[in-house]
Amino acid sequence: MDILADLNPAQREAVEAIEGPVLILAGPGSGKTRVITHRVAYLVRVVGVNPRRIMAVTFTNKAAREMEARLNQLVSSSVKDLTLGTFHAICARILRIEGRAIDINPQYVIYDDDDQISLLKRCLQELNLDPNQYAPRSIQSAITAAKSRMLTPADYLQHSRSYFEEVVQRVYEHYQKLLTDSSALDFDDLLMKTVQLFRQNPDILERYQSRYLHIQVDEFQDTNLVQYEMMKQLAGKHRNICVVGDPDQSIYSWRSADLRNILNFEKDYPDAKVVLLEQNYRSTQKILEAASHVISTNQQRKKKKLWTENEAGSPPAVIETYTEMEEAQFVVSEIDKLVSRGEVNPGDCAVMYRTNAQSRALEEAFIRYGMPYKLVAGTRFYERREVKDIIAYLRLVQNPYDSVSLLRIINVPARGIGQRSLDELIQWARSQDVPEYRGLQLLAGYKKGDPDLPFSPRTVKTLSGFAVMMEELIANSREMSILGLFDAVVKSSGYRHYLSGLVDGDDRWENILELRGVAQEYRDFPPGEGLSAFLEAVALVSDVDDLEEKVETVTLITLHQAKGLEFPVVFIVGMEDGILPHFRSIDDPEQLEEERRLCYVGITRARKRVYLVRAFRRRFMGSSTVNQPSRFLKDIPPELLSEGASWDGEDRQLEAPATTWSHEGESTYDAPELRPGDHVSHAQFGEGIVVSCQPVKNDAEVVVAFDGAGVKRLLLSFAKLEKM
DNA sequence: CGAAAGGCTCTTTTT
DNA sequence: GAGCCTTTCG
Repeated sequence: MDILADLNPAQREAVEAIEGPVLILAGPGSGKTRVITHRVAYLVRVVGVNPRRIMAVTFTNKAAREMEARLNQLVSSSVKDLTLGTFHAICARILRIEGRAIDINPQYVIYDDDDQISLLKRCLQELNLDPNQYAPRSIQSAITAAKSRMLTPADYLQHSRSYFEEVVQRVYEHYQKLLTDSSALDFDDLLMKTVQLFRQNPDILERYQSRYLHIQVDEFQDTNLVQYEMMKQLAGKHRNICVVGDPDQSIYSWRSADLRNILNFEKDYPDAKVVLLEQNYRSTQKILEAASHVISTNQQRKKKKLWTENEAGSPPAVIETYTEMEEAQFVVSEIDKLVSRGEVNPGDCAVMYRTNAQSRALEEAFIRYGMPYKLVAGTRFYERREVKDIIAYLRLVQNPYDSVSLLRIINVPARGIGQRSLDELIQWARSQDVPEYRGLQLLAGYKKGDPDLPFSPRTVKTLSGFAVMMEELIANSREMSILGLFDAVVKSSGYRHYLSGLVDGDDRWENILELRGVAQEYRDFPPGEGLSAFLEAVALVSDVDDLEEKVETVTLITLHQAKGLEFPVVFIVGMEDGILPHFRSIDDPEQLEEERRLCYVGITRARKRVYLVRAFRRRFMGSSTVNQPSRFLKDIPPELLSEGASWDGEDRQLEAPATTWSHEGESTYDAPELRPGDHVSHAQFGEGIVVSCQPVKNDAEVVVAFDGAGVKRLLLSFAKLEKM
């Protein structure tokens, strides 16, 4: 196979430019993914570079996996030796190996967003600060911003100017101490500490610099300053650094992504070769044109001329509905129409939205009409309570000093350790100047009736009971596979029994089994290693990671998550001022431009058809609001859009009346054949039992408790339920 | 101590 | 409307 075949001249240039710094500016749909994979393949197969000496940084784990899969096809030799992954994953691995040099415990755990917040709350408490006055969230984002600029608490002291910043400084300092005490790193630490490691240990840096002959960074527009710094360090020796990005698709500035990286690149590497990929292979002309009008309204941007040889195609449609329910209905019925016309498959369609909350109305409509869908990250799996609990147990086994995990599960399931016992434990541990977990171990050493018991015999007993359990798990973990350990944790903790007492216990148990399935992938690792690999993987997953490339159902996804994907048909819902652009961004011109880029990203995901949908009125935080059409709609000249902008809910509707579910009685419909207690089966949700069956207008609304999928409300005529 | 109920606040996007 | 925190009662 010729690696350079099927590439246009610009793409070929980008692949062949392997010497020195390269900046590839790639518009949407310009074959960027092809270029970066072919580039690596070219290095290995044509130039003969050892894969061990190549680093390729991707934005998500999923992108890394896809790249690996494609490389396996392009390159016969193993690409296993490549360093391939997100910045965070790569840093996590480096720190696991080299961290000791800067006093990082190799058994360190990674704190996610949630863990950060709970730790920050504890900081506020210990510093006697009112969390109502200093929202943990805003402190967190201040700390994240500081870490992205590589400011330590001491550095931050120089920078703090307002009173709020002084508070942040104090919290930051304490927060960092608690992290260290817990042998924990947060997401930002992974990056910042790696840069520190390299700065303070030139010998280690030298090793890595020498090793990586070629470095490639994707989605460069979404990197922050620490990432840039690290990249610069690593490329310091060979200078074969290739970055790929598109400033118009920069949508992560809130996560400290900094467009200056692209500008700085040309400054730091004046000899950089710049390659522009401007031919779009994805979208129709009309879609591309509409997208270009939206993005060209931005003031702060480098002009770029995208073009395509694709057909003109049908014009993007702007649709107005009355409420968010109708908006969702329109989407479902339009997809149904396109599918029944044989134009598309459901899997070709994606519905995109600005905020996760918007998925709800959509989901309801899809469920009601029995149309299967795939929601990217519902209540994100790894954020579910039961999943986090089990992970906390496992983290504690790996690193008993992880205080966030300890405090999370010491009384889950309830084992008689209330707030008072906890306070006593913490106080006492502090008085003995030992970490909480060490305190527990010491308590377990006391005998019954010992006159020196630090607190009541009952409290000592429950606390040391917990300590004994953990000690056993830790001891076992040295011989057990991760899977054995997983089961031991579930068993010893009594978690299953605990769940069985909860109303939604079965669902939660299912989640635990799913998590066990993830652990299974690490079953063959040696004891310890399996645990640590598993924990690292679950800490760094993202929601899009488990989105299969080929799906057969409609995809529901946020605009941010949609970056890098493409679909024949795209619906962008919530095209309203306040939603897109989001009201939090409207006042700030820079943030407004980012919202516009987000809209641009959404439109350019589409190959054939785009629908821009808005609702006149929508429920928002409980109350109902009236929204103006998104200002971005005005950026598109009307002649580029299709006519018939208003959807009245009549002509294109499915047979079911729009209002079916809000009424009871007034039935002209024969009593349905389903009764509570009947066993039924559904194409998507599997088997279940009918809870109730309510006649509505010309149909019936059935509530079914499914074995796996939980309780759903369905319209009889659409759900295609089969009685068993 | 723990379950349950009531009251509060805040809602963006995520490695 | 939900999640989180506090209060209350058994």
